[in-house]
Amino acid sequence: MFRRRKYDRSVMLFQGAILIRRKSKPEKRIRPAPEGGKRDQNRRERSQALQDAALALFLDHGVEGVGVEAIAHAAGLAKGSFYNYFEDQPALVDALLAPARDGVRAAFASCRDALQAAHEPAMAPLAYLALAQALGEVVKGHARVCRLYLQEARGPAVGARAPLVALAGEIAAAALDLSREAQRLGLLKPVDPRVSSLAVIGATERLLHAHLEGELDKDGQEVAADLVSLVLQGILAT
Amino acid sequence: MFRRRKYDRSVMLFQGAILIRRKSKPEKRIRPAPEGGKRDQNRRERSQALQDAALALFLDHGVEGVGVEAIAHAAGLAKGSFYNYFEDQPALVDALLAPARDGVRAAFASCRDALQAAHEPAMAPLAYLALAQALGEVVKGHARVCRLYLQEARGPAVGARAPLVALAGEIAAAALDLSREAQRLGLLKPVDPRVSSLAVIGATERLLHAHLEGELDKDGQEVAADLVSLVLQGILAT
Amino acid sequence: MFRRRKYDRSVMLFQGAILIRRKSKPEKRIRPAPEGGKRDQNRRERSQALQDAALALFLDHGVEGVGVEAIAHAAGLAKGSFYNYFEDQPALVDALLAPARDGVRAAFASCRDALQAAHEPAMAPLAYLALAQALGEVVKGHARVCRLYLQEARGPAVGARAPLVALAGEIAAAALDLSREAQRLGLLKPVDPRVSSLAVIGATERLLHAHLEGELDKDGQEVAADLVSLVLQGILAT
Amino acid sequence: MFRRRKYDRSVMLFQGAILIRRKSKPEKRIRPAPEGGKRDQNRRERSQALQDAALALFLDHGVEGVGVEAIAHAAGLAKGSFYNYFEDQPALVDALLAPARDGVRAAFASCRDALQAAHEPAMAPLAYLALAQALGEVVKGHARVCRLYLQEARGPAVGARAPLVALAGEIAAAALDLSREAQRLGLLKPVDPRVSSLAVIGATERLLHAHLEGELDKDGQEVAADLVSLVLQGILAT
DNA sequence: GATGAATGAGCGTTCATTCAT
DNA sequence: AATGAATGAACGCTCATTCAT
Repeated sequence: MFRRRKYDRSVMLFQGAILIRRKSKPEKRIRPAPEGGKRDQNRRERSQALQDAALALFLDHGVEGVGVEAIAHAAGLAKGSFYNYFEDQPALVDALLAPARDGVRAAFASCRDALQAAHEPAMAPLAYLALAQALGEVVKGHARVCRLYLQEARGPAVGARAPLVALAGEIAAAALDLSREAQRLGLLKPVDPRVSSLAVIGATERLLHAHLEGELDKDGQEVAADLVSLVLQGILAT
Repeated sequence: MFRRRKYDRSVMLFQGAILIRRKSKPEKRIRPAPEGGKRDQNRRERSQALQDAALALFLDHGVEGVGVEAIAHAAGLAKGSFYNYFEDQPALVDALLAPARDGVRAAFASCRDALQAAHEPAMAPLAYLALAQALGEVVKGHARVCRLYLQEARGPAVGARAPLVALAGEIAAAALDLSREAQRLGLLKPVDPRVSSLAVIGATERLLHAHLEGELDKDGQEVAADLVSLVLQGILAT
Repeated sequence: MFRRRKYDRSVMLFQGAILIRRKSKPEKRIRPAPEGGKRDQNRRERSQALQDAALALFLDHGVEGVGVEAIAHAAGLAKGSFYNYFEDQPALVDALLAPARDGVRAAFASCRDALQAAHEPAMAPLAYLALAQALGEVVKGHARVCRLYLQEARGPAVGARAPLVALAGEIAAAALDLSREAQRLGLLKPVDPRVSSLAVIGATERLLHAHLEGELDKDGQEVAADLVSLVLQGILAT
Repeated sequence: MFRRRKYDRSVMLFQGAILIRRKSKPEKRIRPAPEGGKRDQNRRERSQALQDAALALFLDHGVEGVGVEAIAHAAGLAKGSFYNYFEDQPALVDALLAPARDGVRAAFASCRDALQAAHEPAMAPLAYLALAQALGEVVKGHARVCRLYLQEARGPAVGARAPLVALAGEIAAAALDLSREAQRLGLLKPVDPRVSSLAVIGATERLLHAHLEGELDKDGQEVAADLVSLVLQGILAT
């Protein structure tokens, strides 16, 4: 049998002799029928079903706790069929994450642009408000993916968790950028921007987590308003 | 690794149906010689070695990414010996977490007590300061366990992660209590105490995470001071 | 689940960020109890049983046609136990081949030595006779392994077949060496030594194959004698 | 690849017991339009493309190491289309082998005829020369198929390898016939004809293998001449 | 006829846990 | 008490073959 696994380095040294190990690889193409017909329709549906099933299972059992077979069956497919849609599990997680990630990136990017275009400091806060707005939209539009992100984004970037951890890094970096900019504009008090940006991220994510888990029975708008107030003016009674 | 046998094997998800089984066992005796002599000494050392090794591996690969054999070998023991010291992996995690958890509980408890004993509102802030102090000590004394907690405490309470997630719940509840009390005392602005407590926890944990991961090259004291300032007065320049 | 396979390159580029993937690896030690006691006894027996079972199956179905489970079961073990004895399938094949390979190497080496030590050409044929003798002993002592070699040594050096193909290369090289030496001594007619060495190898292996497959009902000695006659004097009636 | 479904799934080896099952099928029609028109032309081209692609892959990875998908893609077809041209992988191998096999058969047959028609012994050697000539033509005309044969013809007649092994048997039998006849005619020295025929086959095939693998940088004619000299007069200097 | 998705058995390998030594 | 072999379920992944489009 031996359908080799560990050995697929194309060159292997054996007993002093060099043996070339050649591999064939059928070059699996994902999504090769981009028409609008029935095939394409089916493909989209199934792919979506897989993503939905995976998301639900991930939220319940953690990314590391769900196998390909469970996902495929939950989506009404056989195990092997999974690989017609995603190269492997990390690819699925990545696909799952992609739209939200794009939204987040766009939000930060446009905030950066708005800041650069702002001719007077008075305009800057608007940019930040717009950012909050845009991020709020992302959260509303991808609530379950956000829950997944909040669940898995910490910890070592291992296996299927890698894309989530990578996004966390991106967000921290982008927030730091904006914090620096805000400070340069004199909007913030002179604390280390790394500290302030991470504090804001932490507070936001923790509240978002509780909100999405349904632990807060409040409307998201109210929570957001409270959070903004806390962030801007602090917790103390005045 | 923790691909759960005794635990989740009994839970099988298939096509939406959940089957639960459970079976009992002849009660393995862990630690039957609790003298203070040489035997007990050895036992403690080995157990500690296992915990240390496990902690290091968990931090690098995530709790789900480390198997019993790896832990045992890293501690200089054979795989089978692991089970002479811990019933299974979650038990190890629990033992690992215990001291820090006790510290956290004690800190919150004494803060609660101090608040109740405070005869005048002016004393209250001191209780909170003492809490921060005590928690800081816990963090300093159990830095690596704290990192583990921060890495794994979110997400579903599955397998070895369960005790960590449970602690997160405890902390949230205790913080909410204190927030309510502080608000009752008129110390806080009238935001929902669930929101303010979670926001503070989130900010704190995120900064702690970055600090313990070495992403901030600052001294912990400075970070803490900045954080307190942010929490109390907010981020805005005054 | 995701117990990663393809991803175990310790460094992975993801979305422009570099993520370090760390692996734990329990460092499986093969054969760690080299006492003479019961454990060692058992280990030797089981290991031998695995090799015997594997050899029988390989001969019947080809190396590529036999899986780990079949081998383990034929040896009276569970599938997973296989990996307590051999790191993987190629390792088993290598272990299977090792004694015969050592014998072959020793035979060629001592022939080379004898040739170098021969002070007069008249001694040289004795060295070749001794080589034939020694190789004959190897064949007698490892008949089934020789059959395996003859079955699998051609074709691409893929997977578990690699050590067999490598040995074939060694043999061809050694035979060429000896052929060159014989020619230098004036023993052979002036044909290209690559041709004569391969011709002899080919004739020998083919006859050996038939002999070991039981297709010739003759005694091995007779076959060998006929072969020597053919090789030395050719096929023609004189 | 060829992890046999229709064939060997029916043979299951378990703990020494052999279970055989077999089932019939609705008779898939391969090649139902045998006109000479455009359709047939296309069909031939595609079929040839599949054979060419398969041959190249087989030579690189071994027959067992190549799957249907790889072949089809290399031929510019989709996986499923393979089965419009060949019932399965062994059928392809058989088709691949057919022309060379026919050539070999014809060569042996005509040699047999020539021998029978020879009225005096002096004519016999010519028949053998003609055989060598004819076989040489086959090799030249089907070099890659010959390489495949040499790679795979030993070993158990399993799966896709079966036709190759069968041809090897045919050749051995035919050569034995001729050897017997030659001996009857007093052309050969009185060695066992089974031995002499196999020795000649073995020497020839081994040299052919080396030649076709490019390991000998000599012209084929020279190699052949050397081989003939060796076979007829032996290796010794005279 | 061409395509590629669906299926599910099969494979190599890992691992928690038990148990003989 | 320590060891490491035994077990067998799981997992990620592949592939021959069938079948809807």
